[in-house]
Amino acid sequence: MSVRLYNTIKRAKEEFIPIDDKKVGLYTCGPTVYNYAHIGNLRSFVFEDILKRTLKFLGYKVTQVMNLTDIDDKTIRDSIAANIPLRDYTQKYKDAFFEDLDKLRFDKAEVFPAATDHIKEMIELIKTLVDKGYAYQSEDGSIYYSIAKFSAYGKLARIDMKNQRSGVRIKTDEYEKDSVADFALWKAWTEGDGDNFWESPWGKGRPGWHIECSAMSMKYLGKTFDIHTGGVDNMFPHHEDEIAQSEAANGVKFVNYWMHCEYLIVEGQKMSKSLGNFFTLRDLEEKGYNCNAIRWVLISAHYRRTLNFTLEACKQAQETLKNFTSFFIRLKEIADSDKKGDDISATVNSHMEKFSEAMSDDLNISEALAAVFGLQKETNKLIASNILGQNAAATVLDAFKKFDSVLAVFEFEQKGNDIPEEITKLVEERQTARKNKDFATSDIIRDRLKDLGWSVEDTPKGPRISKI
RNA sequence: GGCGUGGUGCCCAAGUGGCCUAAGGGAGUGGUCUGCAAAACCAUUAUUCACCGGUUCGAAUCCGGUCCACGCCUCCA
Repeated sequence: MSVRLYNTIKRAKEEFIPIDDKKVGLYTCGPTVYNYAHIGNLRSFVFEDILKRTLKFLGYKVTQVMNLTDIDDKTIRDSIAANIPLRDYTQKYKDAFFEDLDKLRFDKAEVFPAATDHIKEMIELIKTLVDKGYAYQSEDGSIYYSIAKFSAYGKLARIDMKNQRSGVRIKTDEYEKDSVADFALWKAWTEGDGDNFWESPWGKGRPGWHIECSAMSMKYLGKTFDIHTGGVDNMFPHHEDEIAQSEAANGVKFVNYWMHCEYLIVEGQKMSKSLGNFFTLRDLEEKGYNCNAIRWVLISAHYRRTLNFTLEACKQAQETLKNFTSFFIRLKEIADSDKKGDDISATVNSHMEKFSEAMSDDLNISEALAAVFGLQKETNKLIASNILGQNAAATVLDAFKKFDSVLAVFEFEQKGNDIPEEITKLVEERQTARKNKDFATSDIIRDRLKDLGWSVEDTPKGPRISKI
């Protein structure tokens, strides 16, 4: 089956053909670790996770590199303001970031290179650019990339520099550049940087932001690699600058497929702190939303469409996932029984095929989810008419585990499998009450259990207890 | 000013020339099951795809215009 991906630089979907057969090199612009990631950051990371998982699902072996920007204006500014050494300051947010990745069930990148561990590589790359005449030193010692020297500049974002507004935003410190649009490769040390600097052939200073992605992607994935992803806002200037740096230095194509994730808005409005709709994962957890539901919301819209993130959607997602969990419990009960039934592998296969085809078509998640829901519905019908047997149930469960290797939102095992004694006791009491047809008491106990966070469903085989 | 995206039911969201009298989910309503619930099952909720005009045998899908929302144009995911 051929995989089709939307390649931003072509503005079209095209067949995905990796450089090396079934191996894929994937570079992802990671976070700047100066604060907690917000839900918008997380959306694009989740998109990249879905991309990676989909490729693996389709049989590719993926090497993903996600950089951590732990040196830039913001990290320096905030660490100095907090009076904490940069390294300690960024470590805190690196840790927080990895916590988020775990909570959202990421298939983590193979390499998470930190910028500060690759200063040497960046200096080498800058040297090459200076030697080749693409970069120059300004009066203050900083090194700038001269975009006028790279004729293809603007090919990704389709920006013609001649048409751009100019003059309005020139700040005094930019007068040292040959052209306003030139960007810094190496920033000469200033007092405001404190003791955050490295020695270089151009004196002490620190790297610019764009050079880190060029240097690190090259180191781990080679001069040309398959896929580069990021948020749409990174397209210009960041990705455009990466192309300029990498292609000028190496003389070969930088990236074959560019993929960009759209923005996220919250409750129909742009996310901002002043509107009070600025959420981190922590904020949402405090409000009582679980991470699977949040992940569900983030993956449930196509990555190239603006996603309207709402708390209502989180609630709905929780509802959906709860139904799936109870579906899995029922399936498991049948799978563990010795019930005979019809063979349904044809149904399972056709839904699996639909899912696979949908995801292969530029990650058409909506169609893929329709296939998932379709199999659930078909299976439920068989359960309702009592013809789903043990083997079939096991087959269906396997199929959902396969779906989940891409989606990573389902719970197959009951969390906290061990039900507290207190709960078991209450359930027993309730059973006794029910036997005695004392339904008033039975209902009171059920409410009580609900308050304690457990739900009881009465089935022919007895009560089914599950965590809410 | 330049470049670009989108407006589909109560909400979310696929579909981009005929299989669309528009997939799927959530929510609602009626029914089956249940002591009652929950879950599940059955039925039901857009002759219509922002608006106006055009192309076509045929348009949610193509073209033109209008309105609305949004993004990028130097470090913001």
